[in-house]
Amino acid sequence: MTDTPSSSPTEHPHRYTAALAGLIEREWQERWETFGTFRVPNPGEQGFDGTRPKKYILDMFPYPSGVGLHVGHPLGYIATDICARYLRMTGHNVLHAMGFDAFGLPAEQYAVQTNQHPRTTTYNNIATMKSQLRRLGLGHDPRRGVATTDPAFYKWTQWIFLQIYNSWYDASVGKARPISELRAALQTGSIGTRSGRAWDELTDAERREEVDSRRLAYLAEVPVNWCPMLGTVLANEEVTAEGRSERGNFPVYKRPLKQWMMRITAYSDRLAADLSTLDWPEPIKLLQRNWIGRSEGADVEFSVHPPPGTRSGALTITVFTTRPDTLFGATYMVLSPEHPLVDSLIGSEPPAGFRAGVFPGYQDRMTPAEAVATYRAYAKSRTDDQRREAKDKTGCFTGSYAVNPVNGHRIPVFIADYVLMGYGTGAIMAVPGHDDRDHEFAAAFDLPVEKVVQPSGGEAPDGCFAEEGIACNSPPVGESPYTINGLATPEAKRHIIAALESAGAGRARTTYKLRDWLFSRQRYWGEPFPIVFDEAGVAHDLPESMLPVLLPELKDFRPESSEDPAAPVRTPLARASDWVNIELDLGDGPRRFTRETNTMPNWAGSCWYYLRYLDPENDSALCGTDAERYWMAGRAPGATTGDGRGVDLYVGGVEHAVLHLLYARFWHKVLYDLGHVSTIEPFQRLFNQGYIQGYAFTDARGAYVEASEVLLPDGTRAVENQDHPGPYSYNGRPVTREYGKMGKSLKNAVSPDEIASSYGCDTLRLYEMSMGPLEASKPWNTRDITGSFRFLQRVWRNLIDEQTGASRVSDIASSRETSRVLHKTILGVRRDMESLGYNTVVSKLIEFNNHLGSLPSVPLEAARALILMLAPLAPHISEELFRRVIGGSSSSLAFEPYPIGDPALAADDEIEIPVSIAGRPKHRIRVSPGLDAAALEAAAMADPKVRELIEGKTLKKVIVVPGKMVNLVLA
RNA sequence: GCCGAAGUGGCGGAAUGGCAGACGCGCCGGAUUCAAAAUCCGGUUCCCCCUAAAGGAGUGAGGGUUCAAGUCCCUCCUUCGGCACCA
Repeated sequence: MTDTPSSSPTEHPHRYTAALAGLIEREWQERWETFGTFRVPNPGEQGFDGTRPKKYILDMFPYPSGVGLHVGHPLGYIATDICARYLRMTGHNVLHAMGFDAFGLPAEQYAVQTNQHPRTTTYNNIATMKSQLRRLGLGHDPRRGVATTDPAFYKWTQWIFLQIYNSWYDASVGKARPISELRAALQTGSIGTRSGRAWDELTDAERREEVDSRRLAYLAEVPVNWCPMLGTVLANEEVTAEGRSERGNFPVYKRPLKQWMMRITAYSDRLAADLSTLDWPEPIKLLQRNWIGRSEGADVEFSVHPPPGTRSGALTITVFTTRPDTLFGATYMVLSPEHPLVDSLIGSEPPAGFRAGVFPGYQDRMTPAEAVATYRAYAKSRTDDQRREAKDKTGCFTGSYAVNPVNGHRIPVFIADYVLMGYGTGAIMAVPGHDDRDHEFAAAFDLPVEKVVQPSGGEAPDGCFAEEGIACNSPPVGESPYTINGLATPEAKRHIIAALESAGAGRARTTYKLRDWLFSRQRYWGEPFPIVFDEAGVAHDLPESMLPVLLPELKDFRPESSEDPAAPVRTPLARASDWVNIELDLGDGPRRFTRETNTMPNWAGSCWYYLRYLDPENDSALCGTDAERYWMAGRAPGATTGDGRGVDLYVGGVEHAVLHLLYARFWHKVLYDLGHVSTIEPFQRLFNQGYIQGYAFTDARGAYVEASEVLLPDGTRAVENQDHPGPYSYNGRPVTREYGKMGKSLKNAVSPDEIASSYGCDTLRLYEMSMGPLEASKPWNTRDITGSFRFLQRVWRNLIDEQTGASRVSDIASSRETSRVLHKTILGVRRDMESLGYNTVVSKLIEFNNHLGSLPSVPLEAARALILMLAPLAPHISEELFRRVIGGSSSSLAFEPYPIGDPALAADDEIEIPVSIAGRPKHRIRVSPGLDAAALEAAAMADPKVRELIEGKTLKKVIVVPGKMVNLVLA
């Protein structure tokens, strides 16, 4: 590690060195802990001051990894800590805490690797991480630091699951309601049964089916993403675009399995619509909107043309389209190969002038039945990867024709795998003139193309025109209710939909890409479900009194990992037979049950942890009403309204844009509907911090080598001089440099402990904030840290005598100049603090401190302001300076009022105004700051140099911006 | 392919449409010192130039709007991130 610049202790015994910084930091961390400085009382608790407004400042829930932190991890934590400290000093009650998201795959994998129980490794990791975080001086409320693996925590995760399980989405009012109300409504008939039969006529099993099929948490046999290497299923959101697992990058296969699902799709509309109320970065909102994938269109019914000599005429195929205005151009139809109607569609009609099959293995002699069977087998054999790579259109004719409802044309029906069963209705009307995919398919099959839309103000182009335009080529007015010639696309859509509705052939519909959330995992280290199955295999929810359902002890907790995608699925918990098989009395006497042996996914705990921070010790509710109303809704006890902002600032990485943030919003909305929380959204303001990146090095085989051991030609370490272009070597062998996100996998991690030991954590905090804007990704450069360290040294030296350790500050009045610099600094720093512009806060403080360094003696007023402004960023040195220089009785400056700037005192006596000729600055004049436009122009024209510049030329125009500039435009 | 973000000195970066390069790193020079470290002071976009003054060019490329563009608009290039036959 770098040697810290230091002086001999005898020369400067009280210089701010790494050793002194370490002493100060340890001492103040202990004091904060002893005094409970960052413990914040809840409403009703001793010390609570309801007159102060609240702020809830939150970091994304950290995962306690086994390998410790690198300097990239605390970037956001430092930022929220600075924010929280600033808000405390500006008169807010601040909730700022950090717990641990400790269930889940990585913890379990780490336990497997090190051959320990996940509980052991998890709690060890939490302890390690807590001490690393403590060393950074983060002002968290310690009693709120919950872990999802604590039974006292996951009791409430299970409780929330039961709330979701025991509710249904009432679309007529657009919210979740208790399942008991559904049962009552079905009974009275105010809600019809799915089967259309009366409730009284149904058997118990049928009634249960009616209810269960509407629950927000339900069991379903669905095609899931099965990852045999992880031995578990994954949610859609956990599978990458390449069809591999986000964790571990293992192959993922589709496979049908009975699993717990969450009906997040019921909330699609609200999840999309409420984004507009949030103060989030637009790209993140867009990411969520795209994931939800709302699209408006219509369902259109096509009746199947009965083949001559048959009597089956009642078959209709429903398609979804976003372009009902192109219905006149629908020249064929396509169903997904998995569509349930395919079997009944197989006919014997000959293809009328088009090719009946295009796919490997197709032969002209095949009957439609043979072709369909062969094609389905072919489509099934193709993996998602193969489908993505080969985009050539394949498919085959079913031997049937359908009728286009708007013009009665007879159009052939195909199956093709470019139509997905999982979206819309799994069937489309194909408009090759106005859809690129349909166009490609039509080209491959020699199908007719008809143009029914033209660009507004232009000829219809050759090929395919997929954009909006003007409808054309529909029948003349009066001949058809569907006539839309001349209408622009939006009007044409409306007209067609209305006509379809009155003809009973279709209706407006909105669909979503979002799928229901797969909520089961076949792992050990997760929350058990509060569900048991009776001997008939019927699921029963456990009463609240039986919570928590504790995770059983297991010697062998490993999942059954396999490379075979067809290997049987067995959960680790199924091996705990004493736990699985139980006798319970659920109200009708003791009966035998077996427990659900899946566990919940990692996301469960992180979906609601921010609510537990509010009231971590509550044993009778997930959090108390008063605490929830105060910290989330901003309602002080007794008040009837609040700001309803929820979490005021939520800082975390962009990688959670769709996963965590979508799931948590969903749970929060369910809890809101059921009356358990009082805000519609959990996180009002979201901020995505950037990544810290670094150079990484690969050897000849392309393997990463330890970046800290790579040398430059002169034998120095490459990390000490990142500007050096190389060549680089590792153990005497040449290596190549790359640039990427800091982390274990690139072997370029820098530990915060290492930096804190060499410079102190105040320097580390300051450096991380100086690197650039919080939201930007930026390269770590160890060499630059010294700048932040030297700044703190200069602050210390300006205020403390390095020989004696005594204060050098004198109780004298500030000069006019110092006062002006001081107030300018305060005003600027406050503005930047509000916008999280901590990089420019640091530079303003450096400038201010440099000014103080030029003075013979630092006035007390300036010293005090400097210390308090520095305190959120570098809290330890600031506490120590405050104690030594300002003194006073308080145990910490954490609640000292933040300096307030006075614009009058910040005003300059005289300012310099640039005078430009044709926009190019040529000269500067000194004027008093208050001059209006006319006076400023007069001052410029009176200046001898300006007169010289424009001499002999004609002035065409003069632009004057008071306080800014004068621009002279010459003819 | 579609969507999003970003391109500014040797490096990290700063700049409500109004003096481009604040602040820091590095580098150069000076003071201090027996010497060094540390510290302090000064300089540091590029070109022209012994130097300075004075010029000129300059924010990925090319156009445009404007008295004035790093900033707004259009086209393109590069890098990074997301999605991927979503009807």
